[in-house]
Amino acid sequence: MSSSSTPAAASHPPLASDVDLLRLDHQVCFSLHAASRAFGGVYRDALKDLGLTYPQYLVMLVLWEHGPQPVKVIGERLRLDSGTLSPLLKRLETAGLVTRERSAEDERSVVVRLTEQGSDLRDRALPVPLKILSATGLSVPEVLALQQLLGRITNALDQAH
Amino acid sequence: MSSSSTPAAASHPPLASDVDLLRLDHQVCFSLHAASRAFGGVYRDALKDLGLTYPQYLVMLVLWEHGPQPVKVIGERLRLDSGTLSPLLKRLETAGLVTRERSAEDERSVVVRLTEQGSDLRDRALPVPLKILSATGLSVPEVLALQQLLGRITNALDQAH
DNA sequence: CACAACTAAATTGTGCGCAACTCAATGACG
DNA sequence: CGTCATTGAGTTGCGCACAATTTAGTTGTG
Repeated sequence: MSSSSTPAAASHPPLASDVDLLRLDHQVCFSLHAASRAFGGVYRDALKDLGLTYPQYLVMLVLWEHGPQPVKVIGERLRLDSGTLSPLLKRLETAGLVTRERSAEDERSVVVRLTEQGSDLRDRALPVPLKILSATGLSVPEVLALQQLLGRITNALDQAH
Repeated sequence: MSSSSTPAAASHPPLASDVDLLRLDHQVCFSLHAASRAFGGVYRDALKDLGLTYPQYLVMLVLWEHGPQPVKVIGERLRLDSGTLSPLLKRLETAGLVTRERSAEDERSVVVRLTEQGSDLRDRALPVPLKILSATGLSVPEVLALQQLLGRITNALDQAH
């Protein structure tokens, strides 16, 4: 708890006051919020050619990697519910990238499947990650460390929620 | 750039393929996206009592910290444009937390000011940051490091954008 | 078999984020 | 002084996120 390296908030005795925390908090929540939106902006640029939004890209990644799967599974992988996925998938269907059909075994379930066009789009998506990586200015090890830290936080937050 | 400390992704020869990157990318963008939403969930809980959403809370933080200021300045601090702020501020005004009035010197500018009620809300917001911090399961130094890293990334991404 | 509990999608409503645009006020320049 | 570019807010439109609800299909139990 030495205060010599952090000039800000250094004018206080041992115990951090609520006021300090309110300022710290400002920076933590804000920096994550801002980073998330900054990523959104760069992805938006990179995905414009493909005609995909960022969340749509996430869904396509899941489909490219794991093949046909029900909406529920996609939702579990991306932690998104049907309220978000249903309209999103409808847009992907309208764009001709996926099909949606009721499962035969369980009529409640809707299986999402890539169309030929959807599969082909993968080739054009290949250069995207490198663009993003270079835009972050991070090294690969740094990215991995960040990933790990974020994963830890997400799990902790999900449990608290 | 030795990779001995990071066992993951160590099974590859020098050059990572596009396919690898596509999977890596999946995890990077997704983990940030997920972390951001996980934070949103916890803040939602913590702010429910105050009747604030997470972005509204950010605006209130700025007002508590810096006092009355034009919409433009709030937007600069939070990197939000009028398209987001105008309706948000209107909701805060309807809730009786802020007032909005045209500046006398520059009639284009609208100054946002806390009401008595808005100022008072600060006391009830004080315990929020500690709740969030403990929900993350991170130590204060870890939070500071994360903050710094995210700041670096955001700057880099904003430049690329 | 009938009925209750549960599950998967979809729908509805609210709010955020952002691009594109409008409008009024300001400032710069000839 | 008049004109034109710029600036600050606001509006519109679209898509995402999420809570709450609805609908239809499934499963469990008496």
